[in-house]
Amino acid sequence: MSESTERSRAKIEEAKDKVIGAIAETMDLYGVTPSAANLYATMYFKDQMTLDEMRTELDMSKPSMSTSVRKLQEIAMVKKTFTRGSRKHTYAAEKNFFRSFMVFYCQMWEREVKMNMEAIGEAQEDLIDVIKDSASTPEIVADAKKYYDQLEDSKTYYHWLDDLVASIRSGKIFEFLPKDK
Amino acid sequence: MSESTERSRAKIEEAKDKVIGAIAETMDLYGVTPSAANLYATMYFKDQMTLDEMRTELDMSKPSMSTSVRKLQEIAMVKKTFTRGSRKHTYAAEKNFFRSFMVFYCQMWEREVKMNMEAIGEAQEDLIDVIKDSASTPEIVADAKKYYDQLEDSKTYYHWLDDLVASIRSGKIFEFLPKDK
DNA sequence: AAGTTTATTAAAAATATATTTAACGTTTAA
DNA sequence: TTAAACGTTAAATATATTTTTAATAAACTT
Repeated sequence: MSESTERSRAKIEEAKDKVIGAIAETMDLYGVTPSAANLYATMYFKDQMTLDEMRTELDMSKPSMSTSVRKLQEIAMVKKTFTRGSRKHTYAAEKNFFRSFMVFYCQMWEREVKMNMEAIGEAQEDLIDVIKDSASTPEIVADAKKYYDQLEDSKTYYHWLDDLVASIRSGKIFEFLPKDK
Repeated sequence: MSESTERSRAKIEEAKDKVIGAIAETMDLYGVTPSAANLYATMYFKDQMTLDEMRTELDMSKPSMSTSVRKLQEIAMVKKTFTRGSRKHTYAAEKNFFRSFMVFYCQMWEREVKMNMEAIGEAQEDLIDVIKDSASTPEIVADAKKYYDQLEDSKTYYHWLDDLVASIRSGKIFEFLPKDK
């Protein structure tokens, strides 16, 4: 290989590394460890990879790659690919950021809505009990009402978040905010 | 205090605790530690708190409260309040979830867009150099072009994310997705 | 069916993060 | 101007997380 060829190859690698670094650095937002982030960013420029290739590329142990891949699969940033002939499992990075965005945030926001709405429901039941309890003093009733109203008010947000999730899932959001402009 | 009054008070606390638990549990999404999450959730039901009150309420050290408060301030979930007369600093939780949502995600997404777009810009410059380099073999040029196109393609997403941020900041998103329904 | 390759689980080690205690600096009140 | 109150920083401790090495399990080959 000529020297200039080598230089060109190195320059391509350098270019990729800049992007890999940036992607990895911003991926803390997705709640993954730096090494999982690094792995995803590396896979972003590959067609597909086996655990052994990952391990070689990142110079880490195989179990470590295995856990990182699993974590990335959970948030749909990596999917298993079927490769005929090879006994090794192969994995590919989700390269469509819109899909990653959708899966990750919808998953997280739905969890947030579900958990909090459930808790709010139960809490409001308790508060109603207190409000209706004839033994409660006016001061206590006022207190219970205050919290009840605060919770009731917060539901507006969770409903909105649910709507946001629905509009992302259905793709309707792209009518409002087109992908291309 | 009568026994039934005591029972009512306890029931109100129980109701609050259910919500505090749920809020704290889902706050990992916002990248804060469990204790910061716990603190925020506790403050959600208070008008305002001093560091000493926090420390008493959560049974933790004052420096710990200090760090948690700072972290929560960074993502605008807590703000300092001015309290005439008191030497102690007072802090209040942001109780409007729409505002927390806006500040947090806009901040994060803008950072993501900025970092990645900068890296993409630099990487594409490198790749153009390689493509234009007369010493590059056709194979290398093809490779560089492939990565260039992949990066170019990904910009669509970052532009969209930027638009999303803008529509949240301006409030225009609420024309598409109203708060009340 | 025995042996090999691959992935995962378990235990141990290493590392990073969170928390506390102690010290410091600043402000306020006496 | 001294002492107390308050918040923060620094160092040390405790805790949690990540990573590895070693062991196990599963799948395939011969």
